[in-house]
Amino acid sequence: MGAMRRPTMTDVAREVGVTAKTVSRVLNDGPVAVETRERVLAAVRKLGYQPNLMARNMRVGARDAAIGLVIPEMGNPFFGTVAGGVESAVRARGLTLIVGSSDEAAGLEQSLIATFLARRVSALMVVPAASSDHRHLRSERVAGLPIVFLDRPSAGLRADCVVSANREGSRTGVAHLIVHGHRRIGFVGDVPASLYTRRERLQGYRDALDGAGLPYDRALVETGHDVEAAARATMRLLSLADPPTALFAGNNLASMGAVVALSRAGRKDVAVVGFDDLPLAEALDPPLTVVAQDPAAVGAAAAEMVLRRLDGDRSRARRTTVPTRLIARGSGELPPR
Amino acid sequence: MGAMRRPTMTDVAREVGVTAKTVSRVLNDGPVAVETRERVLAAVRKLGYQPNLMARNMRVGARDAAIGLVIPEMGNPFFGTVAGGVESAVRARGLTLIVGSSDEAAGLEQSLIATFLARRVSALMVVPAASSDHRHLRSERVAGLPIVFLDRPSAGLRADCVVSANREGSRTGVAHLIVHGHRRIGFVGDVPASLYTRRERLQGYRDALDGAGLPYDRALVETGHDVEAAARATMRLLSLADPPTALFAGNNLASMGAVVALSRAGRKDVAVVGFDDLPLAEALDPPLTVVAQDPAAVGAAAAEMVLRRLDGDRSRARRTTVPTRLIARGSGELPPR
DNA sequence: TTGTATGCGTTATCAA
DNA sequence: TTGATAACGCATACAA
Repeated sequence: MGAMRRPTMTDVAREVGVTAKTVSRVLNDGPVAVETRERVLAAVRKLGYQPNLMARNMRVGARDAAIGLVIPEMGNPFFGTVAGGVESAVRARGLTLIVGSSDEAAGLEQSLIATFLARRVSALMVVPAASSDHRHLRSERVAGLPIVFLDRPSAGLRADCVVSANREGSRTGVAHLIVHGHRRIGFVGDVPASLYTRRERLQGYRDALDGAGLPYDRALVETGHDVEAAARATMRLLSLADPPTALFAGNNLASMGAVVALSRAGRKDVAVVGFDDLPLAEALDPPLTVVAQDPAAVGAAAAEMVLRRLDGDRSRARRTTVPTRLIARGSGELPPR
Repeated sequence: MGAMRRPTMTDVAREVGVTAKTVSRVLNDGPVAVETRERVLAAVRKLGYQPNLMARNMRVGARDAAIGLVIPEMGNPFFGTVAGGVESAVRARGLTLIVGSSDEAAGLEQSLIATFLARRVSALMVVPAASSDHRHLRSERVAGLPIVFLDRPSAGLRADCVVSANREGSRTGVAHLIVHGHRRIGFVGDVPASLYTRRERLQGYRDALDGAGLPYDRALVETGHDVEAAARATMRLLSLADPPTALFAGNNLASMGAVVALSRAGRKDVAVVGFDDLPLAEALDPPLTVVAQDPAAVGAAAAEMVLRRLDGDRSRARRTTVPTRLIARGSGELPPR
């Protein structure tokens, strides 16, 4: 039972009384007599023959018709949506998507990449883990393998990359709070501080302060790497002697932490702007004002970059920036109390 | 520039002055003289040789060391987390994960499955689209290909499947509302009504009513396929002549819709229990009581099923049910007004 | 311990 | 239009 051999091209050929190559021609629209073609197709149906893509890939290009994608976390809707954007763009070209999640660990990321390379994927797309380094990919790059980094640029490798307008978006969000009268604005960011997105967004925060002639107060910058930690960070800010009247949250987890902390403390008087939109933002009290990213667009842009490279574009590495959008819903428009 | 040929086993062999087979033995821990092994490994490093998994897979098992997974939507954190659970379980066995999203469309699902089969994946894991049919997979099943369905069982094919305790969880959630005094409880479900999860959860709702001797009122059952539609469905329920004092939401989108609608209407007096947990549930006002699923466990259980099948388990198809858990946070404990 | 011959399923080349 | 032969990169079987 089970494990009966699948029909191969040769089986089909024998059934019809031709050569495997003829069957191959039929399946690849080569020059074949009409009558032969029909007999072959009939045999294909009869035997339930399905071409073996593995063998085909190996023979034809020595490249797998697949794209390898590494993301830090599949359950995070931001990265999930990014992956979705990649997948639909890539599938339109007959490529399939192989994914792995690095858990934000450089080691896991490396081993995933190694597996993908061993499979001879046609291209590599990576959301780099916080502390990863990509020098080891240099030889692949010079060998012509398309490599695109998403959300965060690569360390140690000049390669294409698609990121959100982190600094600009952050600046806009903080400026929005300033326009509404706030002078002391707390920043709740993720860790490590070395993370690209964190750095850029903090820089945008400082840009906005500078633009308004406000001082940068190191005491107003706090950190948390998950929702609970961000909630604690928020509480620390609120219990300062001279507490902020508004908060800027540096990513979706930080936003959640801030919102949770304020809700627990029963504080509805603290203005909040979060970076990255949340599904229930509208249902919060007050509704959450955010700087929305467009993760699907990030994925799609990166996929298009890859496709261009696969089409032979050998121009130098490019950085694409996907714009963000301020969505005012209420929490960001609260006045300082 | 670029596109220089990758070194193969033969290249390494030539470099050392041995046969490809010897290199193969070194890489697969076969019997090789210590000194030979070292010279081979040196050449591997020198040439930057990386074994070609494609070729290896083809030779060794005629099976790709990959699992094909089809989910309806990558951006949905429920399915993303399911995929994450699958991936980590599967990676531990040296298998990689190939994913595609069907957009809940049977046609796309079929073509994804066809691609995976053509790649000769080692197993197939599918969250079936609402209206899909899997009779066409029968020959694969008898041929011994492990196939496991997740979240929803398959139509037309007896195969392994891992689902949440939909009916039981739903019953528990509704019973919770009843215990808190509610007699008229609205149901906000997803469409189509034929969807397995919707059917089961509605059945659990009816079980709870029956258990309490409450009548089933068709007018209290509404439907919405996304957040906005669910919000409208909620409003329809609230504007009934004899409106419900509590709502049970049949999935995460329905929960969001209900929460958003109540928030817009400024109603904090309607009790709500949602099926599936939400990230910000705690920060809502009142905090949202939910019947939490465990998507990572669903993914992991399905992956383990697949691994058992790959290990030769030929027992008959099994259905695994992953328990749910009621998390009382406030919205489900409101009394009827 | 190592090599030779052969095959996996497909396509390229060249000839018929 | 079709076929014979070789090749892709690797592993198995057997021999040396």
